[in-house]
Amino acid sequence: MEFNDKQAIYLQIVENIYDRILTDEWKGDERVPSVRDLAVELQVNPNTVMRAYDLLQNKEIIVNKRGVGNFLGSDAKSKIITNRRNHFLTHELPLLFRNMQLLGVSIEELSEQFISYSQNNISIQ
Amino acid sequence: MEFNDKQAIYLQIVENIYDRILTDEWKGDERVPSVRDLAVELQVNPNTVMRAYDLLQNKEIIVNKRGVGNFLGSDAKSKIITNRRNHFLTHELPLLFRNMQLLGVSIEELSEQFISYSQNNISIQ
Amino acid sequence: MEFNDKQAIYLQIVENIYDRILTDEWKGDERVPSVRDLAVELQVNPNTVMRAYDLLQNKEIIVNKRGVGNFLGSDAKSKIITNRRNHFLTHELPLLFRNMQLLGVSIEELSEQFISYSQNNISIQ
Amino acid sequence: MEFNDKQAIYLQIVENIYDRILTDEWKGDERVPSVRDLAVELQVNPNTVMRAYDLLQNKEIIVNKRGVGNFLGSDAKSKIITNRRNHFLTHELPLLFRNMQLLGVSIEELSEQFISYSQNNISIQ
DNA sequence: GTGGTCTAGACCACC
DNA sequence: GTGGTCTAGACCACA
Repeated sequence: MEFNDKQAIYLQIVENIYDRILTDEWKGDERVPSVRDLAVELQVNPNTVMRAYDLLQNKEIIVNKRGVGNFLGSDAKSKIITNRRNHFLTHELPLLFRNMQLLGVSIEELSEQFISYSQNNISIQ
Repeated sequence: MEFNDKQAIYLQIVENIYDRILTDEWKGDERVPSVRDLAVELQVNPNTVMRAYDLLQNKEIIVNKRGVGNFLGSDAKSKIITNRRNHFLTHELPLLFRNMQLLGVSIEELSEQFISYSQNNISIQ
Repeated sequence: MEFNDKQAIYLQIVENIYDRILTDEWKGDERVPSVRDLAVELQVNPNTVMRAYDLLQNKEIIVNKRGVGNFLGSDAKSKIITNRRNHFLTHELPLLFRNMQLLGVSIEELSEQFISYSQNNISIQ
Repeated sequence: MEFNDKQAIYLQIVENIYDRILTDEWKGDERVPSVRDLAVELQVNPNTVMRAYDLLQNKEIIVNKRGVGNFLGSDAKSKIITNRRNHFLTHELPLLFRNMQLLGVSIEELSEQFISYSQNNISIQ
């Protein structure tokens, strides 16, 4: 995984995990990879993964069973969707619209782009 | 001006200046406020404004005339628009679309929102 | 290190770092000294070193790994050489030649000087 | 005249005046332009020209006759040549040679460049 | 008046 | 440990 410099790595990992859950790569109430395994996969310091897991535990997206490992919370996926959707509608959309106006991008232009995007990405991976 | 603490103040100042230029609050090739004046206006240390101006000088958005002050570069506005538009189309849109799909927001829904947004914000300020 | 006061210290540090890279004192894609360490070595304030590193990061001579340190960019040396060589050929040489003519220094005279210089400085350090 | 940002304008004016004297644009012990006239010609603040003239007066390159104007010192040209030549030989040449070695520019290469330069600039203007 | 540089010292997030 | 940010305050050159 490639990391961006503008955001803390552990936050980027959190986002990445959200994506994995939303795309059902991690699903149900299965066990998630151990801190060490994920650290190896992502090529980062285990402390950094730990921090991401910490944050997810606080939000009850994952739950820890001592000595066994971390597991997806039962309603993890729906919780993420609800949160993100709210954030999307109340924070991101106004910003998006303002940008569109400042940059002169019309809603029609955007729709077209969306359609062509959708055709190239029928299923989300 | 209120500052968020997820991003460095000087970067927020830069963004704020971009906005001022895009909305023609600062325009043409006029002189921009002196470091000290802007620092007073924004209630920050002059060094912090200086750092923002430094970055803008690097991007040739503003140019310095020794002992006189800083001036908007001739094509400052178009330069900002071009950069932002490119970034918007190549980076933000794909992310947006992906999010819409993951969160189940349709393009029609978004269009409606946009229309109601536009009606409440007829002119950009 | 002794600093001249006709040029900002941080710029002299940048030049000094270029020299260290060109002479392979810093090489490969190794880690460069931490801001604090170099500040101690050069007897300046860490902020001053920081500013030099900032500039070098902008030019992608060094790259930062969060929480770890700064590293030489992979092609740092060749990048410096290319830039300097271009500047030398297009800017410095014409000035040099003009000066030689104005001051009545012949190319033969210069060659002689160069040869005697070379004999006294067989290896660059 | 175009000014570089790396050096104070008044110093660039001094250099420019040296050039005018060396190329005999200003010669003998004639009167040199008034501060105001030169300021208009160079499009700078008269104070800035004043500062350049001050420096030249200190070096006795020009002399002031109260109420009349500034005149070239009798041996202005030879004084400049001597100074520059010394500086050139003791300071610039070693730097040049070091650069040539670091950048891999040979003396033969430089000679060729010089010859082609000379052919295109038979008389100095 | 203008910007630019430097210091000292603090605090923070990150790995 | 690492870099990054910010402040306060000083001094300077320049126009």
